[in-house]
Amino acid sequence: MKTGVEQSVYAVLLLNMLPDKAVLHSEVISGQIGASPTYFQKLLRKLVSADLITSVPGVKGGFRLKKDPEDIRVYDIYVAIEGQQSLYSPSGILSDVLELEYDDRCCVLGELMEEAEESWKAVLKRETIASLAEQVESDRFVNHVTDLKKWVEENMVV
Amino acid sequence: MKTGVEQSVYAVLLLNMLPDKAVLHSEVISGQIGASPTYFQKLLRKLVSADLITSVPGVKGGFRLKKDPEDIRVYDIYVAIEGQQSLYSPSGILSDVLELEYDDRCCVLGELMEEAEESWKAVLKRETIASLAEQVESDRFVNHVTDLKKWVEENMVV
DNA sequence: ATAAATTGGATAATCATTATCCGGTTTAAC
DNA sequence: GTTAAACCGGATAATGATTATCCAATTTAT
Ligand code: SF4
Ligand code: SF4
Repeated sequence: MKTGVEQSVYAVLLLNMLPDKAVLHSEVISGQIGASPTYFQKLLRKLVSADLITSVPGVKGGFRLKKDPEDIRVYDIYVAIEGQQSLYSPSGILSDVLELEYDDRCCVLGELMEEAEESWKAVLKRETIASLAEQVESDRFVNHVTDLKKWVEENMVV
Repeated sequence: MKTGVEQSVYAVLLLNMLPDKAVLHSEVISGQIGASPTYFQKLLRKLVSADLITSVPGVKGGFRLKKDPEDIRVYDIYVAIEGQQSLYSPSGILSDVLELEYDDRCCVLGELMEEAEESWKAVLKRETIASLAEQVESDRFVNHVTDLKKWVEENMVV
């Protein structure tokens, strides 16, 4: 799992704490998350392209959630950042000497890997930003979250 | 998914076709699989360290299965090659400003990722070399497999 | 007009994986 | 015994993907 996805999820969780119409600008977020500001912009850009968040250019600009938190699955963020290329790229092995036709490239292993990957994705599809946020609030982290919300209010714009 | 694991699985599948006491030497296998010979040796070495296969040094040496194919899970091969480090490395984000204690690093996302990974591993644990081999034989690939077995008999040693 | 923010492209740094090389050890065969 | 053919293991280079930086262009509140 690449750190870019992780940071993106946290970013979206932060944006989810924003009141309506407010935005956070990228350097504030990356500062809090501890990511490289310039690279983090690229991540945000991908989230924008995937229609998960909105960007407001210009002074007092920044980023805001575009969809409802119930409609943003962790999987959506994963795809936005990494693309939908599968973890496993079937290489059609053993075809050298044996001269297989193209649809003979089963390969049994490929099917297994695909199934494993689907199973992995299923977990990421199940959880949404809303459900994650709920967990964070309900858990033993109430203090933490109120601190976070205070921080958000201090740093948001508009 | 790294190609090293894939190649290793195919290697083990090939070794599984060997009659008792026979071995294949590494260059023959890597040749058939289409892997770089020198790197492939490293892969085989890891499989040896994990006690999945045995190596016979010296002239007429080579590699042979050590365990029964029923006792080699695809997951075992994965761990042998890549180690048991998880795909996701929890980075304890957002702790900067908020000064969390160490066990406050939940993090909700980490739990989710761990669950996803477990689900992924479960599929790999379910399948063994024996069950894979069975699939290959039963499928529409009978011709292919008989060719493979012929090739194995021609290239094995002892 | 100006300052502050995002956008997008080009490019460099970093890191894990893959690949190569070489001297050392073991074993079969002559 | 000597030799040839294989594995062993450590050092090291090449590759490729991810991460990071820089800069000119565009947008917008003041
Ligand atoms: S998985 Fe299918 S195509 Fe690949 S080697 Fe086995 S039988 Fe052949
Ligand atoms: S996941 Fe837990 S530790 Fe991480 S930011 Fe959320 S509440 Fe804090």
